[in-house]
Amino acid sequence: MTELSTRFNFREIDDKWCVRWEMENLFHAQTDSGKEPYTIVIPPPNVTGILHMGHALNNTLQDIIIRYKRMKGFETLWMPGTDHAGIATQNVVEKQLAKEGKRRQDLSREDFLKRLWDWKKEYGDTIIRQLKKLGSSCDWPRTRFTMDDQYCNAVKEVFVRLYEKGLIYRGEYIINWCPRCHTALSDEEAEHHEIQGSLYYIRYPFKDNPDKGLTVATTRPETMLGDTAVAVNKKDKRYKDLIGKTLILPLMGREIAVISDELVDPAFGTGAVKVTPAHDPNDFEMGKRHNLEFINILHPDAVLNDQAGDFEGMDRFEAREAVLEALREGKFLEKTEPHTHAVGHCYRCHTVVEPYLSRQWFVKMKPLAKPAIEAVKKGKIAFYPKRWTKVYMNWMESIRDWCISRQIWWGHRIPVWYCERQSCKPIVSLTTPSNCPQCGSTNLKQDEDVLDTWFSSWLWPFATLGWPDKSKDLKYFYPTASLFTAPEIIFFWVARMIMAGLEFMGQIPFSDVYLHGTVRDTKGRKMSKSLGNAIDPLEIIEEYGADALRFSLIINSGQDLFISKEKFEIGRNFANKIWNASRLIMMNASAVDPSFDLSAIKNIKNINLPSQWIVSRFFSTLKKVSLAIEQYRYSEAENSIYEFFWGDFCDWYLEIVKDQWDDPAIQNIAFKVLELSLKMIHPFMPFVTEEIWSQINEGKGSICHQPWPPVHKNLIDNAAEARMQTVIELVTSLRNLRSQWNIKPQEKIQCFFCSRSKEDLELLKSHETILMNLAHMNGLTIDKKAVERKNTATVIVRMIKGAVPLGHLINIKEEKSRILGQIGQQKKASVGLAARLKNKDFLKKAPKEVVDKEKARLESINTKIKELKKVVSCLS
RNA sequence: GGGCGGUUAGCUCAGCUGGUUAGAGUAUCUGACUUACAUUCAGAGGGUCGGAGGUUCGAAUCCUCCACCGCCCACCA
Repeated sequence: MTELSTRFNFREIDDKWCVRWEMENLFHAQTDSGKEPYTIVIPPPNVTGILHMGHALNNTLQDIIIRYKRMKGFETLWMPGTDHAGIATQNVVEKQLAKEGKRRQDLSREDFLKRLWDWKKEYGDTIIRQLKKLGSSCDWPRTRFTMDDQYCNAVKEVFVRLYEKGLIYRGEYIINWCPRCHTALSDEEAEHHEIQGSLYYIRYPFKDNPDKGLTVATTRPETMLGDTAVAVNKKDKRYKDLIGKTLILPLMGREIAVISDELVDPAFGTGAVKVTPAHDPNDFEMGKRHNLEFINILHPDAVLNDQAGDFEGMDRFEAREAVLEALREGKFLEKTEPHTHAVGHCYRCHTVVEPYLSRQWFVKMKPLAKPAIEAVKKGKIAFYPKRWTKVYMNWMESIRDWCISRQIWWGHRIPVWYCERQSCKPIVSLTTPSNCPQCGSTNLKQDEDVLDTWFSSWLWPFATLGWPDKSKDLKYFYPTASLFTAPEIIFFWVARMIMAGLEFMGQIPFSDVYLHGTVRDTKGRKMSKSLGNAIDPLEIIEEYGADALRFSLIINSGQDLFISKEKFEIGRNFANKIWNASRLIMMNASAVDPSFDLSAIKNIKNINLPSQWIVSRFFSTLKKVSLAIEQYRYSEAENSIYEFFWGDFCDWYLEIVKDQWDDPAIQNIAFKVLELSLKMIHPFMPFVTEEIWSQINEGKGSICHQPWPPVHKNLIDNAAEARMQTVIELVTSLRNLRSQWNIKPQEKIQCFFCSRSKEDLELLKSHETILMNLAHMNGLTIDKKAVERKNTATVIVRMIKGAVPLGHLINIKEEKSRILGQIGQQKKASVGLAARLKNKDFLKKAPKEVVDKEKARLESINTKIKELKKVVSCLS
C-alpha cells in the first residue's frame, strides 16, 4: 500500500476521478440493460455565463439522487445540456459589441449570430466543465443544447402542430415591451416592482366650456398625448350626465369624448380615467369596445414619435417631465400626489417595460392548461414541498395567452413565411416553402422574429430524447422521474413542461418536482455578481474541494441557504475525517478477509459490545439515510451520516478498538463498516469515497456502480445500543469529572463502581479496559454494594455509581456544592414529575404507556437523588 | 389588495402524527502535540422556542389574533 497523506488531497483527487469517470463513460445510460429506468433532465443552465452557487446546489441535489438510484440498480440517465437563453445571451453579446463601439445593427444578422455561436461555444463548454468538476454524473455524450439541429426540428414541429390545431395565432395586442432589449416579453418576463411614483391630476377642458373640465388621474402623464377618450362609470352620479360630452385634450388640442365603461372604479382617483388604447391594456380593451382610435406615440426605443406633437424625439421619461411642465404652464395640472404602485421591469435588463401595441404571435393556453391542472389534481405530479402545488394551481387556473414572438436574432426563427401579396395567408411550415400555395408567388419572406426561449425549453424532457422521432431513448427514458429547480421558474418552465408533455407526448414529463431554495449571503441578500456578494463555486472547489462544497451546501440548511465562506469548512473537515479514518483502518488491515460479511458477526464468539453496537448503528443510519433520500430530505440524510461516521464510528468505535487491531474480527468489522459507509456517503461525497474505495477494493470497479447496501434489520440491535449507551455515558461522566477537577490527562484516576443490577455489574466487568482507556484510569473496582468512602468525587449513570477517590486533588467543599447542584437539578425534575403523577386527570386521560414511563422516570430520579445525598453525607 | 413561508442558543439549522430536564454543528471559554486526523481530541457555558390568548391531563409542536422579516401574485388608471 502506498503511503497516504495525512490530509485529504482533494485538488489532485477530484481531477483524477473527473477524468477517469468520463474516460470510462461510467454514466452512460443504455436502453437495453433490462433495468428499470430512472431519468432526470438537468435544468439547462443559460449559456450567458458561468455557473453560480445556485447551480452548484441544484446540481448537487440531482447528483445525489441519481448516484443513489444508480447504486440502487436503476438504469439512470441524467441528461445534461444548456439553454440558448435568447434575450439574456443576446444582451451579453451586445454588451461585448458595445465595448468595440458597435451595435448589433452594424453587423449583418448572420455575422451577429456567428458571434453568438462563438459565445455559446465558449460558455457552454465552460459550464459543462464546471458541472463535471462538481462531480455531476451526467451522461455527457448525450449533452444537448436548445438550438441543436434536432432540437430546432422539435421546436418547429411544435409550432406547426399548435398552429394547425388553432392554438397559435397572430394578432395586434398590448404586450410588455422592453425598450432596451427592443422586444416583446411575455407577462411572466415582466417583473413587477413597487415604485414610489406620483399620481398626477390633469384637467381636460370641455369643448363648450373651456374654463371647466373633467379631471383625470394618471401615473404616466406622457401617455396623455395618445389619449382618445376619457372614461367614467355610468353608475357614478357625478359624471353620469357628462357621458357623450366632448373634451379638448390639452397640449394636443384633439377632441375626445367622454365614454362610459364598467372597468372604471369610481373610488379611485377622480373616478374619471384617461383612455390611451395604444399604451395600456385596460384602455386597449376599452378602445376595442368603443371603437376608439389607437394612437401609438412611441418608437420601439421609447422615444416619442411624430404622433407626440412638440414632444417628438424625447425619451419617455424626459417627455414625462416636459409634458408636466407644459400642463403646469397651461394650468391643466391640478395636483400631484405621492403614489406607490407596481411597475413592470424587464427580467433580463431591468428596464421599465412599456405596455405597447404591436403584432405578435400567441399561444392559446387555456386548452393546454386543463389537462395539466388535472394531472396535478390527481396526484400524478407532486410538488416538494407540497405548498408549491397551490402556487402552480393558482397560476394555471387564471392562465393567460402566451406571447411567444421576440424581436431579437438569437433563437428559433419563427417558421412562418409571408407572401408578397398581403392578402395571402401566412405559410406555416416545417421546411422553407418555395412558393405561395395560394398565389404561387416565389417571393416569400420568413418572419423576422424568433421564439421565446421558453418555447423551446418547455420541450426539454422529450426533445432531448429525440422527439418528434419515436426514438428508443424516448420510449425507454420518458417520462422522467424527478425535476429539481427553483420556485421562481414554476411558471416559466415547470408548468409549461407539464403542458407540453401532456400535449405532445400524452404523458406527464415527470412525477416529482422538488423546489429548492435560493442561495443568499449571510445578510439574506440574493447572491449576484452586481452586488459583489457572490461566492464562486469554483473558488470553493479550489479551496475546499468539490465534496466539501456539495456536503456543506446542504447540511444544516433551511429553505433558503445563507452562505458564507466559512460554511464550507464543515464539509472539508468531514472529508478529511473520512480520509483519516480510512487511513487508520487501512494501516491495520493485515488480516482482513475481503469476503467477510457483517451478518457473520452473529457467529463470532465473544463478539464485543462496541462491534455489535457499531454494526447496529450503521444499519439504523443506513435505513434513515435511504428513507431521507427518497423523501428529498437531504439535510437530514447528511446529518445522520455525519453523526454516525464522526460521532459513533470515529469518536467511539475506532477509539475503543485502537488497541485491539490484532483481533482479525475487529479488523474485519472496522473494514466492513468503513466500506459500507463509503457506499452510503458516496452520493453525497463522490470523490473522497471513490478514492478510498479504489484503494481498498482494487479491481472491483468504480464505487459508482456498487450496489446500495441492503438494510440488515436483524443486525439492528436496540439492546446492544442501549448497553453501549451506558458505557458511553459512564466515560463521558468520568471525563466530565476530570475536567471539573482539572485533572491532567497523564494523571490516572481510580474508580469504585457499584450497582444493584446484575447486568450492570456484568457490563462493567466486560468493559473494564474500555473504561480505563477512555477515562484514563489505572484502577477499577466493581462491587455489588457500595463501600462508602470519604472524600471521593462521584458519577452516577442510571443504577451505576462510581466513586473516584480524589482526596488530594479536590476541594471537598466544592465537590459538595457540585453534587448539591446536581441534586437540585434532579429535584426540579422530580417535583414536576411528581405533580404530574398526582394529577388525577393525567392518570385518567393520558395513555397508560405515558403514565408508566413517567412513573419509571420518577423512580429513577428519586433513586439518583438518594444516591447523591449519600455522597454528600460522605463529604465532610 | 390577495396568497405563501419564516421567527427555537451569538450564527446556521433539527425538533415529522402534541408526551423526559428543547437538540446538533459552528462561534465563545477551558484543557490537551493521546503516533488516523490540530481540517484533531476532551470538557463547559449559552435558549421563559417572536408576543398575547385559547384547546388539552400535557403545547416549541394544534387553533385564533398581533408583530416583525422574506417571497410570490394582482389591469385601481
